Amino acid sequence: MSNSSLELTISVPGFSSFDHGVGACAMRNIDMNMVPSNSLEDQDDEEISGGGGPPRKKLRLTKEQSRLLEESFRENHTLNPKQKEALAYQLKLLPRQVEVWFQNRRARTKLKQTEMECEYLKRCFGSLTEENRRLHREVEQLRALRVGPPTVISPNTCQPLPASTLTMCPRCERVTTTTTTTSNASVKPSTLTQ
DNA sequence: AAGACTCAGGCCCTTACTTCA
DNA sequence: GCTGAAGTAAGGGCCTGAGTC
Repeated sequence: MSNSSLELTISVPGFSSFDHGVGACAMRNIDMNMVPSNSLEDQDDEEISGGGGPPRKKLRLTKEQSRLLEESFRENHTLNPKQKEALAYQLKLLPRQVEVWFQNRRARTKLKQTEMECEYLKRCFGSLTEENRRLHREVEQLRALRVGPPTVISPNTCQPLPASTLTMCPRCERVTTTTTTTSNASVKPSTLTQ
């Protein structure tokens, strides 16, 4: 970014548009859709600036303009009014056009970032699904290895509990006791045997 | 000090146009 | 040459923070 143009600009609060003829805007006579003559490609810009504009004609930025805008965007994703004015002057564009370009550029950046995050989450989902499948298989294999119902020793009587009082916790898939008559019978991992 | 109002700037959604396959 | 998709400049609405009264 050249700061020499900064010295030429006057920031006038409240005059964000071009048609006031004050400050830096007075130095330029820029048409809305004027494309500098050094454009490298598509130059069918007759009647672009025609005043009786029925449908709006779309401006295409030149490669050089795009390059400078990108360069500026790399330094700052937002511009203050002075920077905007200076850049607009340098590019022979309106401050509004620079502003719009930055707005759209920020939106594109955000969109790209969102797409990347989406891809990342998809990959995460895929690997987690695979891990989940693997763990389920492992659980099935471990279940298949069981020879009989687990024997649980009551902490009170030190006698084996009847198998009918045992249930499988659906959440953690651990064996618990149902509270029937022996209400204070709890299962400690150490007392659970296969 | 608090609330109403205004204004500028940003974001989002959309439209209109261009380019390209 | 026609067409649909993708890219993008620009319009308009809404929100928010700062300044003023």
